[in-house]
Formats: sequence, C-alpha cells, structure tokens
Amino acid sequence: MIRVVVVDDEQLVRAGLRLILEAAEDITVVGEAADGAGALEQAQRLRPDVVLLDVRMPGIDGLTVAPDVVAAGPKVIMLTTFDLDEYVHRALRAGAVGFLLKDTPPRELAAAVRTVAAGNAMLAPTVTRRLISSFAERGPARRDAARERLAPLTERELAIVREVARGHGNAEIARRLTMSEATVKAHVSRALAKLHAGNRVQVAILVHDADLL
Amino acid sequence: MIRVVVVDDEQLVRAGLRLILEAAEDITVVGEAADGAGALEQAQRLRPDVVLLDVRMPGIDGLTVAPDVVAAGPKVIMLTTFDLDEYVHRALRAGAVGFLLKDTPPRELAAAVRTVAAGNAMLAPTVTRRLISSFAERGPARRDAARERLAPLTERELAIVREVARGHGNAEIARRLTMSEATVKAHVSRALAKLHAGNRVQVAILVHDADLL
DNA sequence: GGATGACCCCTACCCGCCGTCCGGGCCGGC
DNA sequence: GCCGGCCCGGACGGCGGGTAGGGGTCATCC
Repeated sequence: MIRVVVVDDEQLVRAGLRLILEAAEDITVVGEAADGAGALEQAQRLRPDVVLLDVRMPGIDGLTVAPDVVAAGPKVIMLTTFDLDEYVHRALRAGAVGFLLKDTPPRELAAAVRTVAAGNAMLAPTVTRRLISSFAERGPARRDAARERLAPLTERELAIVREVARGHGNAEIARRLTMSEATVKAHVSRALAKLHAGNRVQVAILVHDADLL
Repeated sequence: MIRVVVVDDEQLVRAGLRLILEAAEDITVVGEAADGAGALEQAQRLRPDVVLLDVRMPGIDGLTVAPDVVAAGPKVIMLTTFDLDEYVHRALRAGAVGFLLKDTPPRELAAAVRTVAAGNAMLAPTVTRRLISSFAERGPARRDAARERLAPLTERELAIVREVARGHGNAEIARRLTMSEATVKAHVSRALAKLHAGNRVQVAILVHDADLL
C-alpha cells in the first residue's frame, strides 16, 4: 500500500485528489496539509511514501519547502497549474521526482504516484519536452567536439592546458609542475598552434567545455 | 487520425505493435519497416505523424538513422529493451522526443503516440529519472552561483566581460564596442577587482559557467 | 538653486606577463 | 647513424592589467 500526503491550500483540490487516489486499491491518503509548514510536519510525522505538493500556497510555498520535505524521506511530486521554467528548475533542483499539471487525468495521476513510489520519475509531457531540448542543446554535443579538438595535444601539453583552464598564470603553472616558466610558455604556444587558438582564454574555454577540471 | 510507421527487425514485434496501436480509434499504422534504410524510405514517402523506431537492428540501426528520420518530418519515439545511457544520449541528441522500453503497457504506448503527436515528449520513467538527476547535478547549480558573482558588474562591464569570455583580445573588443583599448582595459580591470579574480581567464570561465554567450 | 558626493564611462601612461622564435638535450624507430 | 617527436630553456616584442585622472549624470542635502 502506497501512503500519500496531499498538500494544497484549497480544500476542494485536496478533496478531489483524495477521491482520485483512494479510488486505487494500492494507494491510501494518510494526511493532508494546506501550506508548506504543514507539509513538512506531516512528512516528518507520518513518513509517507509520496507527497503531492502544490507549488503556489499562502505562507511557505511548495517550492520553498520542497528541499526539506525531500530530506525528510518521501518522494515529492510537484503539482501546479502553470509549468513555468522557473518552477520546474527549482523543483528538480530541490529533489522532486515528479512535476505534474493540475489538468492531469486521474488515471495518470495514480500511475505517477506508483511510478515515483517505485523509485522512478514522472513529468508532464510539456515539461519532459523542454527538459529534453535543454539536454540536447547543452548536453555532450560540445563536450565531444571539444575533446576532439584537444586530441592532438601531448600529455604534457594537456596537463599544462588544464592548469591554464583553472586560471593560473605561467609562473604559477611552472611552480606547480616544477619546470621553468619559459618551458610553460613554449608548451602553451604549441598548444595554441595545434588548437588554432589565438588566446589562452580560448583554450581555457575549450578545456572547460571538455569537462576536464 | 494519427498516422504511424512501425520499425523493428522482428516481424512478431511489428505485428504486436500494430495490434496495440490499431486498437485505438485515433491511431492507424500506415507502414512498417525492418531496418534503418526502410524506416527512412517510409518516413519520406508516407510522411507519417509518428515513427516508432527500434534501437538495435541489422544493417542501419535505429540510432544511426534517427537524425535523418527526424529531418524528414515525423516525431520519433525510440523503442528498446535496455535503457542504456549511451542509447538515451544519442537518441535525444538525434532529436527523438520519445524513449520507451519494450515492456511499456499497451495503454501507455498509445498514450505516448498521442503525446508526441501533440508536440510533447514522453520518456520511460527510469529514463526520466536519470535525465532529472543529470539535470539537477550539472544544471543550474554552478550557473546560479556564477550569476551571483557576476551580479555587481555594471552593464557595460558585463558586455565587455562577455567579449572576454569569447576569447577576444582587448584591441578586438575595443573595435567591436567602438571604444578605446585603454577603456577596455580599465573595464576589465574593475571587473577583475569586483570578481576577486586575478586573471581574465578566470572571468572567462565564470561567464562561461553563467551561460552568457 | 547650487554644492556635494556617488556612480559610471572614458582615456593616457607604466610595468609585468603572455606569446613567439630560436636553440639544445633526450628517446625511439624506418 | 640520422631523423622526428617530445620535453626543456632563453631572449625579444606585444598584449594584459594596474594606477591616476577627467567628464557626465543623478540623487541627496543644505
């Protein structure tokens, strides 16, 4: 039996959610709350499996209390009317594993509760879509391209270039790698040539894109 | 009516998918293919709304042909038995808007087809879960911290610092922003002071982390 | 209203660091 | 041997960064 706590400032919404979820034999609503403070209290006292958490509420809102609720143990599904990017970002960073709109059909809501209770995640389709596009853009596309460009570098050159990417000066690099500053400069110079870069800044960006801290 | 093309090397799987999808009144299967080449041909000739594309196939596999299929117009849902990270990454980068496991219940499969046809996205819960965690980790954590540090900068300083992050030299920045090189240096200098940075490389990294291209 | 200060933008000069060019020692191989 | 790659080092010109200062706007205060 999956134990759920429902949090929303409108009693009507809470009642509706309770009706929907109780209709499933494997789900039971063990508590309700009307604001963030109540949500946290219930989460800590009742130790539910899942908390349905409204985003906008008077007092402490859902996004603000979400990290604490997550820390208390249960899986958190955020509920909202509008899927603003701002909301989604904060929710996912807070550790929520679900983000649903309030127009979600009852059947899918119950399915979402089961999904997150099983340790997986469930997002509204529109949210999923934008998460994917943000992933495809900033994902490993540039990273692999950067590593490709860094490939012709010697091991030593790579080590130096890495230090460059940390913002260290040539003198400091020389100290760290125990060599003459002139040597560092030579390595940097040849790295610049190989990478077709004009600045050390450009190679720093490149190394950064390649994820080589 | 949503027009679908089913692609899998095993005829039994194709037949099963067809049965499942045809059971929905708003979905019709207009074509089948057994490999990547066939998938592309069908996508270009039949112009379906959605293509269900198996990952592993003899000849041209699904992941390889996915970019071309996407370019032909239809929404692409990848189908696979194993949700390896490698698969998911390539699929999403290729432009797929769906990624489902073959153990997906029939009802959800039809729902997924409708979802992507409506312009949204649908992922298997396990995939969603890992996508979220990767987003939460490498996502806006550093980004917001970087923007925090960049906050005290003047508008003008920010513009210059942005150019710095692109690897441009002071002279080039001066040309681009139509001002004296000495001016650029002064701005950079005060930016360095405000950011507690010793190098222009460090501010370049900072701007890069803040996602300000 | 005028003085004052704070803030931002611009500019000019000086010095240290960065980058280039050159050369030397060291190892492995067709 | 000899060549080619890699790692080192020195000397020079140019770019980067620090400092000082002038002009402009706006808000505050007398």
